[in-house]
Amino acid sequence: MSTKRAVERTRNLTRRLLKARPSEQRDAAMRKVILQIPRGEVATYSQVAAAAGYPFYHRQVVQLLRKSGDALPWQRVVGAGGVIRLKREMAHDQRLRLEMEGVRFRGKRIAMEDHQHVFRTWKIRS
DNA sequence: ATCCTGACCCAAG
DNA sequence: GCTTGGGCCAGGA
Repeated sequence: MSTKRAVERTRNLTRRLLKARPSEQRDAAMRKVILQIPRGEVATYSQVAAAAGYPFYHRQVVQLLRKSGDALPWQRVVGAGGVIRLKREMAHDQRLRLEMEGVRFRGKRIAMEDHQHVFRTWKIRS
């Protein structure tokens, strides 16, 4: 369809104009935000992205978490509504880690009323 | 240039 | 509740 072409066109144009904006800076901002999440609390991918100053970049948060390994408290970043998005073993692993930190679940999802971390962006510093 | 793929999100049905 | 389509984004093939 044409919308797909339009998207592709816009994307390539953007790439050319921004000359591949340093993902370094983006990653650093996101890392900083993720490290703000305390034990026993969680935040969603999109919340992390927004708090880092990159709304709509929730997918990049995933990429960052994947390549960062255990350098970041990855278990504290979850899907919207408090749902664990990993597959198979990893999903189970994340749940265990969270429960170990005191995070409680209601069925399949995290009890967000008790564990949702609210970013105070004005306090995020390097 | 195009296609595909995610640890995504959300409004609809 | 659950499924689906459309919207998002960069990186790799």
